[in-house]
Amino acid sequence: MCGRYTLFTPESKLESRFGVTFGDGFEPSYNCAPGEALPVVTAADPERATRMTWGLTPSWADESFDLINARAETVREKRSFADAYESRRCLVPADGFYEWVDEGDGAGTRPYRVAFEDDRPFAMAGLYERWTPPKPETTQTGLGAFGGGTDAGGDPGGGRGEGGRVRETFTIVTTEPNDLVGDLHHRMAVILAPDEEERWLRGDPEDAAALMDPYPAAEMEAYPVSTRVNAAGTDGPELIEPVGAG
DNA sequence: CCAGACGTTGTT
DNA sequence: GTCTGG
DNA sequence: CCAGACGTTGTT
DNA sequence: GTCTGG
Repeated sequence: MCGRYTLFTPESKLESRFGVTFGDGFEPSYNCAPGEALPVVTAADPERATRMTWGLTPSWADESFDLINARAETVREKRSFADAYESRRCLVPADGFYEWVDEGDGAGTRPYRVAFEDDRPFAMAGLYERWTPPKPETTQTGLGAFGGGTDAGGDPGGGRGEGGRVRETFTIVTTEPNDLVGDLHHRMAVILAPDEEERWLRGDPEDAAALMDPYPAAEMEAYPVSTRVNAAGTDGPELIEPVGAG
């Protein structure tokens, strides 16, 4: 899990639920996919949700790195995640996620939606990173050709959306499934209870580690949906309508 | 020491 | 088969 | 996660 | 950047 999720709860409800604004081009989606810019809540910006690209790129990596999940069991020791785990944990708002199941009937995989029975939004445990392009190649021999230019080349601008791109990316932490999801898959996103969210965001790393357990299955449901959700580009409320299980 | 990897999922 | 794009 | 591409030369 | 492998 978690390679696709939903976030269609109206903006106003999300704002009261998470205590941040969701401006910045927020659009509800029934098909949030890797590579898309999606809202996350960070301690660094307590006022607003920030849109980041799903697929974490470590600051030292080349741009092609994109890690959409991080295993809870090892996240603290892995080089790709250790930094972010220590100081850049985030909440990934969602109101459901999809799971593809091969039911062994030769029909390939079938998508299921997993959510709370009342479709209320929740937070998945996430980590984020900021990535900046490598400094432009300076001429070797001695000082730079043009007046010994030190750094400060491209764009010093600290804000987002500057000329030289600063990529902000996130990943979703996974753990063992609960009883409901266990019937579909052997991994599940870490879902935080509302009273755990603050500790995930601002608690010390040791305390945060205790939060990465499977969320109880009570009050959750799973049901098959149309394969229309397979294509990442499609969207619309029909994607979460139940279909026959075959 | 330097070079090279650094991740998950799923599938075999 | 494997990587890229969505 | 799934879907879809996966390549070059030369020409417009 | 930092760890692992040789």
